[in-house]
Amino acid sequence: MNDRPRIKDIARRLGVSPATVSRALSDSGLVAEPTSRRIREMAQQLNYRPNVSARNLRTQRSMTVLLVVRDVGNPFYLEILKGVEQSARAAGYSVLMGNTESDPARESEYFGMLSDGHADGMILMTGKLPEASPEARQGWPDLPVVVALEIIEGSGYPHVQIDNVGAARGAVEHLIGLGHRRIAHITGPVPEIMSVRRLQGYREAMVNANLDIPDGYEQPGDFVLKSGREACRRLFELPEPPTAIFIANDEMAFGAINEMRQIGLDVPGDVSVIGFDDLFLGEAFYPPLTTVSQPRLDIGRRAMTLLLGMLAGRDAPPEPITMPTELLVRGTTARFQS
Amino acid sequence: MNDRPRIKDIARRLGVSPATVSRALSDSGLVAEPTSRRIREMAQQLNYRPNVSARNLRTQRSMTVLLVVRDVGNPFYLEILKGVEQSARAAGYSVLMGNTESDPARESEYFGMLSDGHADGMILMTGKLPEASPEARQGWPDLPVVVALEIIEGSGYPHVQIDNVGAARGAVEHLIGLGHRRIAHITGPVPEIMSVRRLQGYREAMVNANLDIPDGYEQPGDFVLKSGREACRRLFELPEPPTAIFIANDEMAFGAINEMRQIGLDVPGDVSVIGFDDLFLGEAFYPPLTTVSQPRLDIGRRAMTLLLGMLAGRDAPPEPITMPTELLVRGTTARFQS
DNA sequence: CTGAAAGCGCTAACAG
DNA sequence: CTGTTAGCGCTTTCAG
Repeated sequence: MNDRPRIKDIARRLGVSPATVSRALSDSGLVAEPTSRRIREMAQQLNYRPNVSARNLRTQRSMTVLLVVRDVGNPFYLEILKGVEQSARAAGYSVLMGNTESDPARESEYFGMLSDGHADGMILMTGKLPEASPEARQGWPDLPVVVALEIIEGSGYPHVQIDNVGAARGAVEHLIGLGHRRIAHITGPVPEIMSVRRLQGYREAMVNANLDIPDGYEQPGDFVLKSGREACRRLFELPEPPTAIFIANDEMAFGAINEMRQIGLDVPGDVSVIGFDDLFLGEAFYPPLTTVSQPRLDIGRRAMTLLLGMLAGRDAPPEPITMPTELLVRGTTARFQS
Repeated sequence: MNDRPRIKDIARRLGVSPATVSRALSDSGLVAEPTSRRIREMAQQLNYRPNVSARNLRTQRSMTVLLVVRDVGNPFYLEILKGVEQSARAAGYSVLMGNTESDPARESEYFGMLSDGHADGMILMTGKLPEASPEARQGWPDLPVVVALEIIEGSGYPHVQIDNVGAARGAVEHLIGLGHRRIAHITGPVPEIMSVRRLQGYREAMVNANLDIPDGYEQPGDFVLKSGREACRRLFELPEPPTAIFIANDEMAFGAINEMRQIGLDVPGDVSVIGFDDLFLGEAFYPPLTTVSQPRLDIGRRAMTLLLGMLAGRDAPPEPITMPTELLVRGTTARFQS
């Protein structure tokens, strides 16, 4: 099974020491060019690859980072994963996938994997620190961890995030600018911080414009399609239903739009809708969804770059890094007509 | 930085040998219960975690598998990734992400990562074996590799796949059953095998029903939205445009439907459409897309189970494992009316 | 049931 | 520039 060449095989054949081979192969510049060339040729010929476990044990690093999300199945993470993978690979790192399904045990398990050498650093996209025994928690604060997308308050970890409040406010202001007055909001799973902030942005915009938020205009959702549908139904059972809805994510927005179609309401003719996230294929929907887009690829890249910096000994920015968002005005918003 | 407890720290404190600690912690059943308990308690208290590099080096395995896809950013892989992750984690394995972007160098790099100890096995979702030097290729045939979704002919690796020909044929037969006669096909990137097979299924169904395939009814696409749009446009510039289209994947189908909307054609009123893949949110589109669904979660699980079996020394099934597909009839297909 | 000892394959002092 | 030596932390013979 395992008769792959070892460093000493190369050394023996060439009559040099293993150390020299190691040095030649790592471009340390400490080996005479002719020797070095012979070594590299022989390595190539034998198809030699240094054993990573041995190297990792010796160097005390794994050249691997852990990317931990709530749900690997969520398409939202795709572009981020892509960005992380790009930056990681460019720096010679591999990416290990972590999936918590919001299970605290699994969440803290990934912290363990940082200590046991599975990975050198971690990008966390879960909303809070897991529960764990005090012993386990002990070393956490010093681990090379970057929080992306989400916000873990008081964690002390560097963050790469967006301005959820501002982006939400901007979306609602756009609706107001179109002449809408009765504007509702379908929230994410409060009290998760992301949902809270988007809700806050909605409220700020409404207050700033001196607009009322009638009872029932803030409908709870949980980021999945069905909840958008249901929240929407409740909205149109109100005595005075809204003429525009700002919805905390695209997936719920699609559910809501479907529901309105069933009720017989036209989007954007009767009701304007703005979502959040700019999901893949959102543009291909009918009508194409007006939404707030986040630079997910860049968020992934940035988080990884930050992590790489920390791994290289640089210290992380004390302030969160905030990436710009953009309101993409497409086909689900229209000027209000009475 | 690295003052984590080692096995010998536990041993020293308890006055036992490192070997005993190792045995106790691995549940070998060779340690007296009281000793074993004391050891486990101490390990817990010190928050001990065995160093994986050392263990991997010693045991010659990494308890990691490599999942290699063409494009991490493609939502199509999500459910598969999820299935793989579930099975892997249940067996104590971690999943390392590989992304080739169809770059041959990167493709063969992942084979290298199998030999150098990065991973014990690999699930490959790329359509062919990469080019590589003969030396590199040397050991490939014996590696624990499972091909999922795609087909790599002559590779000798076990496959987990679907019956693309049959599924495509079934889709087209459904259109025929609805009374359509002028049925076109938008292909994937021929000559990739998956595209070829779906095309073949289309042709079989047409031939079986004695239907003509006029010039221009087989439009080339490449699985991305834009190509679906363009292929669709070409289709409706034909002297006798189709009344139904079978499209090799959902993404192109969305593009095509958009295009038809622009041309002023109603789906399914004027033209029926069937896609392939059952993409996330396909049901939320308007009209909801009729499509062929594959059990992606199960494909992922199955591929991983197979791989785990091989890693455990069982030999792989010589025949490809074929997972069932299902035609999901939703809103983009209707009976033909002249 | 437990301990002593060896060694997985590599890199990094240290000495020349 | 190169070789010798030691050791990363663990598991697994081999003895007892």
